[in-house]
Order: sequence, then structure tokens, then C-alpha cells
Amino acid sequence: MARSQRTITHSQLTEAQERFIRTWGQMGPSWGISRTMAEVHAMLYIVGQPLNTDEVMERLSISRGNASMSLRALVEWGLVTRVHKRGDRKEYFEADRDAWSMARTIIRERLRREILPLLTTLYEIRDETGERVAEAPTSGAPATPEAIAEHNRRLDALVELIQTIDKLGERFVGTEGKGGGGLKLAATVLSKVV
Amino acid sequence: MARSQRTITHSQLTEAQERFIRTWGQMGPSWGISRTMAEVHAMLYIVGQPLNTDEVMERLSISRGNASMSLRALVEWGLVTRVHKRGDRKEYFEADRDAWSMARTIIRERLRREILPLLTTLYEIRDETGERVAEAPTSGAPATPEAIAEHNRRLDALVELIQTIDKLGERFVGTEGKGGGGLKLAATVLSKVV
DNA sequence: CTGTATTTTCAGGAATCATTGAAAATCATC
DNA sequence: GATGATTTTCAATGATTCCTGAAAATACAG
Repeated sequence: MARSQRTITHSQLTEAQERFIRTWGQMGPSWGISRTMAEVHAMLYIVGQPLNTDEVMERLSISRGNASMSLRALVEWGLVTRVHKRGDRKEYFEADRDAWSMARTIIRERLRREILPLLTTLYEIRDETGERVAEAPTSGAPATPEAIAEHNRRLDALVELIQTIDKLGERFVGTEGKGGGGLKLAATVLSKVV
Repeated sequence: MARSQRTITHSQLTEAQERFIRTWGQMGPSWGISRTMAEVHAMLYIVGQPLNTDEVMERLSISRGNASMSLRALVEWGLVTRVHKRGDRKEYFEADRDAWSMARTIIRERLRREILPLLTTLYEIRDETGERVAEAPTSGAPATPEAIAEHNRRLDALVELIQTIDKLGERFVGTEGKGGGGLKLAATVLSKVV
């Protein structure tokens, strides 16, 4: 049941936007991006319309250089796109408006930038200490091989974990379509099965 | 088909451990913990046996203070436990040996430390601009309310997303048992359904 | 309780990361 | 291609985080 309608003033809206921007910005560092970059993203998302560099600079009180770098990084992440306005030489930036596709983008990029390189290196490290342990344990294992086997077992377990995360992520990312796609569907499926 | 058995020397094993420690350590910063803390964890995991502070200090070439703080933080995360040895006054530290339970711990803690506070704040911000939009759009909406509604719609979408992530996470964490529990099962289920 | 071993704390220094601001580069228009 | 608008780059500075080392606190044995 809906509560009674309140009148929200313009400054209250701005206030709420500010608070959202700060909150989102704080998450940045724990997600591997800088606070400012997260703030710029938050702002473009919450205002919901394209802004140019000067507007970003002014609203967040940051330098031109910082604004330029942050915006470029967001574009590279695929979270923000450049748009042009007729009769205006300035570049405008617009955030992806669909929260779910945003999530997919973040997952996709983090897989690409962090998980895949990690997996590659883990494979290399794994190769330094011989082949995978066979299903049946090697009979008559000598002295050192015991330590090797344990080491390999731990590495294999971690590799399997990271592979699973990678596969899960790709599934989430893979299913296209508005309204959540794979991620939302996965949540629904899991809530019933697990 | 298995490749031929290779002989792995002791120093090769140490080499592989070192490389693993460095690799895991590099991930730290993008996961919101310090490089050293990740390295300490990696080392305890890969050597697979309890080590004391001095051994950690020496092997990673870090100070006593640093070792102490990193170990304490890992214990607080629940990734490492203190163990005591008979006839030895030193404290030893041992990493969780099960990679899957390790993953559950990390997810549980990140939900608690990051997602829940974020959700709380988002709810507060959401409350600043009135009730949820009803299923049927409000008829005859006045001037400012349009902007408010858009703002709220964007916030709501984000809240729904974060809630879903939270629920998913709790499901992964919730199912106990060795061998992966919810996380592994989820991966299996999804690979068939999505 | 005393002495010793061990752990914790934390101020200061070191290292890393983020930001500025202005110069250089790019771009669009005439 | 000259001009002015706009964007990008990057060396220098500032801010933040991390680490050290030694002093204080704690734990334990005799």
C-alpha cells in the first residue's frame, strides 16, 4: 500500500543525487577503480542524461585532466558512451541506463582483465611441477613426489575454483537481452534449485 | 593421457610456490586487500602447514609488525586460524585448505562488509525522494514529479540489482558441505539451464 | 613475582596512487 | 591552413596507503 504523496523539492533531489554519488564513489576503491571514476559514473547514471566534460568538472569539483581521464576509462570499460549534440562541438558522455547490462559489462571486463590473466599464470605455474595427478594415485611414490603431489593438489583445487568462477561469469554475461538477461535469470533459477 | 613422469627438484617446487605467492599477491589490490596480506594468505595456503610469525617474516621479507597485522586481518576474515603446538610458545597460523570454503568465506565477508552497508545507504537515499512508484503509473503527474520518478526508477533498478547480488551471494554461502557446496552446485545447475 | 619469550601497537618514513594544471595535440570551421 | 575551441597528455604535487622498527603490552615458566 502506497504512502501519501510527498512534495520533493529540487534541492532535495540534488541532495539525494549527491549522496548517491558519494556512496557509489566510496565503493570504487574496493572494486579496483578510483573513487573519482566511480563518482563520475554514478553521476552520469543518476542524472540520466548526457553531460559534457565541463559539467562533470564543475559538479564534482575536479580538474579537467581528471575528468578527461576518468571519462575515457569509463568509455574503455564500456560503461559510458560518447554522444554528440547537433550544433555543439563539445563531447557529451552518457551512462548505460540499464543497471543489469551495466552489471554484465562490469563482470565481463573483470573476467577479461583479472580472471583470465590469473588463470593463464596459474596454468603456467601448474606446469612447472608436472602433469595433473591421475585419477588413480601413482603407485610406489618416492620421497619428494609426496610434497609435489600435495602442492599440485592445492593448485588444482584453486584452478578448478577460478575456472568455475570464470564459467559462471561468462554465463551471466553471455545471455543477452534487456531486463537482466543471464544474471537475473540465474538468480531466479538458483533461488529455486539450490 | 598422462605425460611421462618428470623429476621435480626441491628448488623447483620453491620456485613454483614463490611464483604462486607473487601472482596471488598481485590480485590483492584489485580485491580490496593489500598485496602483502594476499601474499601471506597465498603462502599459508600453498605450503599447506602452519607457520609462525617468524617464518612468515623471513620467507616474505617483511617486518614483524607487518606480519602481525596481516595475519590478524586474515584471522578476522576467517581465512586463517591460529593453532598452537605442544611445547612451543609461538603461535602458528594455518590457512583454510579447502579452496571452495575459502571462496565462501570471501563472499560472505564481502557481502557483510560491502554489500549490506551499501544496501542500507541506498535504502536511505531512496527514502529521501518518496515512496516506490506504483505498478500502474501515477495518472496526471505534475512537473517536477517527472524528474523525481525518473530518479527513483534508476535508484530502484540499482537497488534491485544489488539485492539480487546479495541474495545470490547468500545462496552460494549458505549451502554448507565440503566439495564446493552451493557455489559448485550453482555452476553445474547454471551450465544446464541458462 | 621476576625474567623471558612472544605479540601487538603505532608514529614516522617509504612507496604507491590520484590529481592538478598547463602545454601539446587534435579537431572543426571558415 | 589559420583560427579558436576542445580534448589529451604528463610532469609535478598532493593524498593515501603501506610498511617498518622499536616500545609497550601480554603471556608464560619457574
